[in-house]
Amino acid sequence: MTNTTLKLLAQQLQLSISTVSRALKDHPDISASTKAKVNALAQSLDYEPNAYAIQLRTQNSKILGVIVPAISNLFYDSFIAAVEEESRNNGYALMILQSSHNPENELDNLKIFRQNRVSGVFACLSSSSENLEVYKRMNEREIPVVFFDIVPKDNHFTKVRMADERCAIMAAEKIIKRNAKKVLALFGDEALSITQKRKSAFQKFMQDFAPKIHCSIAHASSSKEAEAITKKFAGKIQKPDTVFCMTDEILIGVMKAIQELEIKVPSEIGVISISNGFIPNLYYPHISYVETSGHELGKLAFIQMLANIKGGKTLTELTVDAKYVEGGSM
Amino acid sequence: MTNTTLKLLAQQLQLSISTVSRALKDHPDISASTKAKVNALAQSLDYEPNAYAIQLRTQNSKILGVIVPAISNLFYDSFIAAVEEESRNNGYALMILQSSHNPENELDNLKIFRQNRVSGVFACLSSSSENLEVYKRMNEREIPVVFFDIVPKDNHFTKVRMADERCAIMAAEKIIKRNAKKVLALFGDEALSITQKRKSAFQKFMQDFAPKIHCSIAHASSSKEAEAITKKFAGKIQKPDTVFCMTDEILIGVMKAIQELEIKVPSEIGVISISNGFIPNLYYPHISYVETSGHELGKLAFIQMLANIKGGKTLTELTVDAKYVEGGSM
DNA sequence: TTTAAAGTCGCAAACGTTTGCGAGAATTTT
DNA sequence: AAAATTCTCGCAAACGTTTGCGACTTTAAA
Repeated sequence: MTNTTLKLLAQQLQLSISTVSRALKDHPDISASTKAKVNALAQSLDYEPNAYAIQLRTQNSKILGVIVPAISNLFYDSFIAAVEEESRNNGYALMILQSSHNPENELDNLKIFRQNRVSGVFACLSSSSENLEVYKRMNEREIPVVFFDIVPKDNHFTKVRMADERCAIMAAEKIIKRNAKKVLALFGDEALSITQKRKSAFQKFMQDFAPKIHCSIAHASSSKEAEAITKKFAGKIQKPDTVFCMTDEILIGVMKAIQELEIKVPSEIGVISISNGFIPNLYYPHISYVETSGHELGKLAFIQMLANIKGGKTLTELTVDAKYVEGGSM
Repeated sequence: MTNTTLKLLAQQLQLSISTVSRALKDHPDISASTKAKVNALAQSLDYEPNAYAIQLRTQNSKILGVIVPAISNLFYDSFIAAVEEESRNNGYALMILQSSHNPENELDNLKIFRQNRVSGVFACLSSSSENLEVYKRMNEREIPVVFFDIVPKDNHFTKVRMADERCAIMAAEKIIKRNAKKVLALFGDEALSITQKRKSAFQKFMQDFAPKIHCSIAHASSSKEAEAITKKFAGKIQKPDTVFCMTDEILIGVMKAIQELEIKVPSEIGVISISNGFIPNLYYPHISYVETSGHELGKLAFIQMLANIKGGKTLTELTVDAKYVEGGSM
């Protein structure tokens, strides 16, 4: 069965295509009676406007692209979910592609987006040292780009991200309040700007407000690494009494080590992390965490996107605030 | 800056649009020298074919739609990730929408898909009692539909799903081997066919091969419910010595209760679940589980989709097999 | 040298919409 | 009753491709 088109409707009704088109969108030029007829027939033949023809004609695709490192991720999936929700409510559809942390894939994805003339793209950088040339060209073509989470340092882009410094500082505060003597602070991939921000804010705060606390900094880019590092530190003479985890991934590794070594939380060791809350609440006692909501970030990103699409350029860097959620691990 | 089109290229090269078009796709009619020139200019003006024009002309969108109840879900996100990967490798782009378990949203989503003339849709039913009329009409329009995970009973559709019965039976086998006396089996939403399949297979197997084991069946549609039920049963005189969890969600609730009540696993209680493995490995000891891989299912679904698109109708129900993964909880 | 066959390329229609403009019919105003 | 409005509606071009067909030019065969 072939799709019903305006032409088909026009033929059956002995009207012109333009009249049918206008009738369907309630144009004042058309009389109420013809509108009724047109709508009735359209209904019964279940006419669906061809999005491609519309987009070709109007040069407006009503499709937004999203690039994430991985869909299968506790943070990004909630981000995506939020963006999807907002998009649908605003008449946009989403095209989601994953870069798999591979810049080459990222380029492929952008190409697909360009070919599909998306109205805008949400992008999360897949790698640390990124060539931003492509994104600049997107902007030249007037395709707004909203970076989220892992954003470029460059100031020529619209960016939304968590208040990374605040997150790290809030965690540091709690650690100090806990009267920690020796803390192990685990951060993610050193090359990522998000890591740098969190780390430097954390270090500076600890330095400034509790210089006497001994702080071991380490980096882990996977759960396994985090687990290994934790075990190593737990084997030392001076075991850490508090551990800070920058991401869920790290927390998972840390907890594996802690559980295996049967270290008691929080009596023998305190644990605090930055997370959206899902993973921390899986453990017992619940892990205390500074909340970063992918959902909130998604909503914010969408607002920015809309502003960019409608109001021309608005280059700003917005952050969504964090809050501390008490578990039982500190 | 306006997008570069074939027309633009043609003008600059003093060629016809058709020649440019053919040159770019390496058509034998065009001489090597002109091809070279065309490609060079296309390159420098970074020409990107307009997907909408192509789709309008060729009536082939190269876009696949995916409907999931929720993106933010440990099973579905890995399914999506797999489908996305396969799709990109085969020149398809993905449009992902979530129904939020709401049939109304599902209809909206399908409408978007139809308007975008997707080449096919992967669908996971959002609700138990579903009106399949829409899907039938999609098939009439020759838009292949591949159902996954939560599939209709109707035999007029292509379906892929986990080997639900096998999963449940494998779990039952392990429970019997463990020499359980009293087991608590927790299943999900009773109306879902996936629940029914797993439950009836589980019950029948237990009945047939270990009728003496006392089996309490309960349903929970959230972690909270599962937690409450577990606590209730743990408070009885005859505590269960083994608990079976049909989903991750249930497992999480069960483990909350177990941890809170400080019940020892596996000495006081054995735990087994059906999962993709992520959640079970978070606990210590790791929870033993029957593996259902969203990733595998995604790949299978894509194969089926391709077969449907290319080879016309192939209505079958395929299942991906399961395997048991030993944790330390049994 | 003529004829046939390749080798190159352009014309034009089509895909399904939207929209400025103009035209005829019905209505209202002088 | 003529003139000015207002209602309805159709014409036709445009969006950027693809593709069958025909035409011209060059090369190979007779």
